[in-house]
Amino acid sequence: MSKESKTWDLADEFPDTPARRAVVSVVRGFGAIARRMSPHYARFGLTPPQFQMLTVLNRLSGEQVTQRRLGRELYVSFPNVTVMLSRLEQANLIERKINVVDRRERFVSITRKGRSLLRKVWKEQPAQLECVMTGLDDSERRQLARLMNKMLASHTRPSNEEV
Amino acid sequence: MSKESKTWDLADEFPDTPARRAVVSVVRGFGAIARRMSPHYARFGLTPPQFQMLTVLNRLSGEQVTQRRLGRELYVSFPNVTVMLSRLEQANLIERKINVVDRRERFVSITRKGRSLLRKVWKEQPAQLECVMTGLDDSERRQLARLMNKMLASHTRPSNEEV
DNA sequence: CGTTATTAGTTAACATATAAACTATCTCTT
DNA sequence: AAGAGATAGTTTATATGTTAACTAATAACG
Repeated sequence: MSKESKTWDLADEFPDTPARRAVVSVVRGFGAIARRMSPHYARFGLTPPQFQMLTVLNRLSGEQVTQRRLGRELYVSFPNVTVMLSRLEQANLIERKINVVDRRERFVSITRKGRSLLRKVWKEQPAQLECVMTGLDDSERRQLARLMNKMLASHTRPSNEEV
Repeated sequence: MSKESKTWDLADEFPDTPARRAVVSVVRGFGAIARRMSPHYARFGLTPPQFQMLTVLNRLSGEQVTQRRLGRELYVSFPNVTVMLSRLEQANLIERKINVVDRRERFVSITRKGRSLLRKVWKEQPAQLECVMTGLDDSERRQLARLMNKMLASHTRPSNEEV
């Protein structure tokens, strides 16, 4: 009966719409990506969220980045930012300095050690991504990205870097 | 310069391949889906993983389901299954019964209360999925699912129901 | 049979995630 | 300038997730 997806079925009691098929496939796809990438980061002593944090801090270096800003960039709660940064600070991968103009704020920056670690990860990264996306050719990968971004565009994303 | 994706940029120091675009878009798409669906489940007192657990238990009802089986189905570690089931058991949504033939095993099943809760969630589910996938028409949704499933097919998935 | 292996599940230690309540600081209004 | 309110960050409580170390029960075989 089913033309595609013999590997698993959706034997439930609510309707099998294209929307459902799409959501389920994205959730499974993300799971597969996470399972492949997580050991890659672990080889450098990083968790995936820690890698994300360092990546964002590297991209924003030069700016005065508050912890709230980081939470918005990463779609992560502010308490979680606090805890994650504490660990990264302990590992000397990031620094926090109090803003003397507004002593509530703390500016976060990546250290030289953090940047150096990031470069090591990046050297392996393209091979990892290639491995994850085996199964799709470049044209299909572009098509996939196009569709996902079109979906994302419909979700007005309130928290973003430009104010 | 960039033809697509004005919303965000990948200003880093490793190459911007189609594979990277695809992976980033899937990760972001999953994030968007999670942010939309999580409050939906919360309205019924469930977390997303708890909903997944109940869904699988419902699908497998009639079979004698061990906790290891659940871990494999959900791609979740066995200790995590223990903890999650303890909470669901406390809420009377699932039951655990020791297998008298092999007293190491415990068969897990969804309770009537669990099934009834699941039905309530399902009633709202199609509207939620529709909302998440606004932005794509049905043809695009099918295309997206097709591409994701093709990607998934290349990841030989060792842990599955048929032994 | 009895020692050894393996298997199912749990516990412990830790990282990530949230919401809610708290502290410290600044801003705004009068 | 004083008090009300807002803002940045932390702490607390709880849920999810991992790996490693443990318990209890079964299986293997000598």
